[in-house]
Amino acid sequence: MDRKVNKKLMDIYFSLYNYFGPRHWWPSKNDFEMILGAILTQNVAWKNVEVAIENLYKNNLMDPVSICSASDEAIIDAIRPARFFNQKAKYIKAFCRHLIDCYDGKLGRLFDKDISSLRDELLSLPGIGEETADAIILYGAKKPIFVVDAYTRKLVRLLNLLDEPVNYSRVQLYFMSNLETDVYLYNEYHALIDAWGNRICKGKTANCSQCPLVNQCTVKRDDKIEASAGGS
DNA sequence: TTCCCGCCTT
DNA sequence: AAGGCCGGAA
Repeated sequence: MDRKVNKKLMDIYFSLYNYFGPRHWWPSKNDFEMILGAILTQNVAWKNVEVAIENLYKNNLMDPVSICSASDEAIIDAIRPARFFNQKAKYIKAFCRHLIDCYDGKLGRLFDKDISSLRDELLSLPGIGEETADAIILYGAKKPIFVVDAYTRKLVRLLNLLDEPVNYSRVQLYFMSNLETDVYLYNEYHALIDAWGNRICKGKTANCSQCPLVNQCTVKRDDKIEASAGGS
């Protein structure tokens, strides 16, 4: 019954889990906040998103009706720290408009849909691409789908798990067809990869001496790429 | 100056 | 495939 489980992927998971511990994702008070956070965090440091979310609460904009009736300027003013505020204000408004028009503003009704049609519907909305849609399905609707981000692809490359091209659907299929279908496992796995990607294996500093995956990694990067690469 | 839990349009 | 979006901490 566990035939499909790939030992290498579980070894990576436990290496990360033993190092970082449970990540308690998604960091939000409710599903609506989670969804806005997923849109706001696109290509932005999470710390900035926290400020934007706090601003939305302060201005009573953390519900679909208030967002739909608010001016673009009011939303932009609140989410400014999250970058790309002109587009993101439109995206957030469009999602709330859709939620109200189609589901009477009730997320539970949207989340009742099956994964496949829910995903298609989310992808049809502006500003929601594959990663954001899958994050909403996993961390909002609590349905089993694996979230792939830039860190996941970096991990796949450095550990040589797949040949090129390491595109979204291939990476997602690889994880989902080699892991048990489990919401908790998918939740922690993605969150752990995120912690690894933004705390350990960063752009210019690989920190291999601290990396919990150093033994599984095929590309031995130096701790200080800049300092050692072609130097002297 | 770099880098952040992307997406959309050419 | 590449550029635009575009604030803030390190």
